[in-house]
Amino acid sequence: MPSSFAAHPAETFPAGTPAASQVFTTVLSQGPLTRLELARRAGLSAAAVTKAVRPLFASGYLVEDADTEARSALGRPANLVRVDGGRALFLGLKLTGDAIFGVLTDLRCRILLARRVPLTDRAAKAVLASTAELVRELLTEADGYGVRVMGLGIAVSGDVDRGEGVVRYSPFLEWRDVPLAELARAVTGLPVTVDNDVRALTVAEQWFGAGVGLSNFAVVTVGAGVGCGLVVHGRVVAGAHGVAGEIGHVTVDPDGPLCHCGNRGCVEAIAADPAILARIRERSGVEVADTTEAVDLARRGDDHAREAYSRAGEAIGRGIATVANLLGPERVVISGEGLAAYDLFAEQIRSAFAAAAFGSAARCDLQTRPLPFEEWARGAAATAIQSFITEPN
Amino acid sequence: MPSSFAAHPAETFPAGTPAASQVFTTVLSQGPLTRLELARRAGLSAAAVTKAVRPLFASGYLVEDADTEARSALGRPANLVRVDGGRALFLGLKLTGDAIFGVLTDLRCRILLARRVPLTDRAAKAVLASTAELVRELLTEADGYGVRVMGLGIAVSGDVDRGEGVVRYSPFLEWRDVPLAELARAVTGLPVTVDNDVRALTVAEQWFGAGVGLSNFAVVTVGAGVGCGLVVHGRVVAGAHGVAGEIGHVTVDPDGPLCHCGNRGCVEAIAADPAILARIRERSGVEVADTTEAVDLARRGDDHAREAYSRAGEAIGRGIATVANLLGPERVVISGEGLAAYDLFAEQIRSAFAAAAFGSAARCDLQTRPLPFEEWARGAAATAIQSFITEPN
DNA sequence: TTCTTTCATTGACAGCGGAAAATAAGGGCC
DNA sequence: GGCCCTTATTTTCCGCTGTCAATGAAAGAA
Repeated sequence: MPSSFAAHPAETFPAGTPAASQVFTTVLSQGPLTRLELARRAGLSAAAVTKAVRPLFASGYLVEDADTEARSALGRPANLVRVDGGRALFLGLKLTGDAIFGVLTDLRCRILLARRVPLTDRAAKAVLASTAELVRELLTEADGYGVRVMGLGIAVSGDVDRGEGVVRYSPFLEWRDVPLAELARAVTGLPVTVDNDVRALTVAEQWFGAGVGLSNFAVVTVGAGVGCGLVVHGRVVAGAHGVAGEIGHVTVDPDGPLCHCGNRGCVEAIAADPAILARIRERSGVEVADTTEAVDLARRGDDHAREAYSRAGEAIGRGIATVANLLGPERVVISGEGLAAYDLFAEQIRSAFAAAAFGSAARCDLQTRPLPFEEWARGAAATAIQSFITEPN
Repeated sequence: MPSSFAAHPAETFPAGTPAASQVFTTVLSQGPLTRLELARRAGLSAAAVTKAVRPLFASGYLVEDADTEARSALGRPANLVRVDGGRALFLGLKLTGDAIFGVLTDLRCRILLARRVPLTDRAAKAVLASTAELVRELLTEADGYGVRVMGLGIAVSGDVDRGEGVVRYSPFLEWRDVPLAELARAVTGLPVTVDNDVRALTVAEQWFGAGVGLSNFAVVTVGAGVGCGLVVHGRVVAGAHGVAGEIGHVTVDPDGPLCHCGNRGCVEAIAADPAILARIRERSGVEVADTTEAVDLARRGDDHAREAYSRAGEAIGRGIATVANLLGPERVVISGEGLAAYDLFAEQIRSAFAAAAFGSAARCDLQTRPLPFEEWARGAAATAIQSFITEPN
């Protein structure tokens, strides 16, 4: 048995029947609900709900509120059932080439604490050591809550096999076939879930964000790259070969700039942060150091900068239209660090989307959500929560 | 009660439990299987399979073969379970603006008979009258088999709500909100399933074709238009607003020819039959009457015709790559009447796909299947078979 | 024949979820 | 305050499904 510094041994979730687990998930994401409403949403009888929630109350995962208000005038007042977020804690980590971001969340995936440690060596061994240290630190902080940390989620960009817990290929870390879940479990003693970063973010939206209650939606992230997580038939799409949601490599302009994938005019080659900087440089000759500067320039009215953002918005809008035309999602959530500059391309995203969406695909609801960087780590925590609830260990 | 000329009253399928229905579906699409193998594939115990198949044997939907060969050397020989295709008949219709295609199939969706009636009036009432006549004719023929016709499937291009049995909008027929399932049931007396034509074809591939056993694949049709049916997580994608799989309106070249959707350079504006004819005309000045002539021209080496097909192949390949990048299907089946000219653009499809597919999305298996026009009607029959089995009436 | 192996069925049983009846908890009304 | 009405929740009972373990079946091998 490898050394472990987890404060406590794992305690399993009383998952019970699949129906019970679905009941819990419904309460978790759809907020406090009466038992009757819960029965309706989970497609069960009231009696089944009563039975399903009993062990969950007994173990403290669910608690009951007096229904303060908004109750029907007549009849017995309903009691609201809700998840006790404080009943369990989780850790989420996002690995990048430069740093590890970590958060401590409660069971409702609310961030209690965020940390960042820089990364100098990208070799798996070094990253694992930093991971272990960050986890140790977060666990120490977690001790103050007097509640156990029940799982650790790790999000990595690239081709990740969540089922096996293996990072097949990560371009930024330059990893191939690293069995990260097993390695991290060994050094932390926690149950570990490993997933692709965009899919992890999508899980967070599905359970705790703008995707709650939807069985068909997409999350588009804009920042250093352009990514997309898809939920179809209520499940996150993973792709047969580990690749899915590559909206960044949808072609927008065959004569456009060269993309690192070898093609021209990919969304990412136009709308990702480096592409925008390159565009400004190319057109104005001005060397722009970073995104903040580019945004400043554009906000101050610089034509070249504005054009670069406008062009990016158009590319994103077209990419989203492509997703909408193919999958007909109910909603697309646009997010990512790039959204800090949302005012500079919002209009272009919407108009390009409206122009390129076919028929009633245009009825898709476009939403935007700012994405502070720790949200990526929160996505990882969401996968850990999901595993905790749905995978009885 | 409206008049009905269905030969016999409906007899329901002994669907039993969901598991039983899944067992039947497995046998239906995965051919003859031993009970043990069946248990494995359906994720059940052998005992459960024994119980599930009993009523199906009793009602004649399943029959047993002596396991002729390929049996393990040792132990009791297994018996093969298979669906008795002759146990039930189905009708499938495909409505176009010009004609109705109809087929009579058996329970295994094998075409027994195909018919076509021309259509002069596209009004719902007139189409319904022609439909009734064609169905009557097919039912008469079906009488010769001494087996009941258990359902009718109708495939229509456009926005179709299968659940409600309503054609929301059909551009070729110029229909809006026609409750076709109810209307057709009234005049034929048969249970009716109505679905979008490409989705119907996709169901046929999923249950009886190249998609058997796959939970993530796509069907791309090339012909008068370019369409796409998607199966994700084992289910056909319908889209939140009835639109999905619009690969035809994925942009390939923003400076390309104008598409009827209002955008430029859609796949359909480059690769559909009329687009190819237009391209040849535009470049060579030669007026090409129809697709046959265009194919002849290209096969005889005419440069303009060859270029038009080559360009079409490239557009299709790019469109497929977009689907592969977004969904990571295991396989894409390329089909449609346009495939008669497959030799003229096969190479371009493959190379454009390979160039534009990102990472391991390129591992997707591209298959081609010729598509005689009656296959569209067969797709409709497949939806009727699906409804018969999964929707206990 | 008898044993071994593999396939298939049977019967006892446990668990889940549904229906209906019972119980709980208000408010309104007299 | 007691009774009635309404709505929420629980209890009780019951059927159904699928599993487990044991048994039966049908070869070939010894």
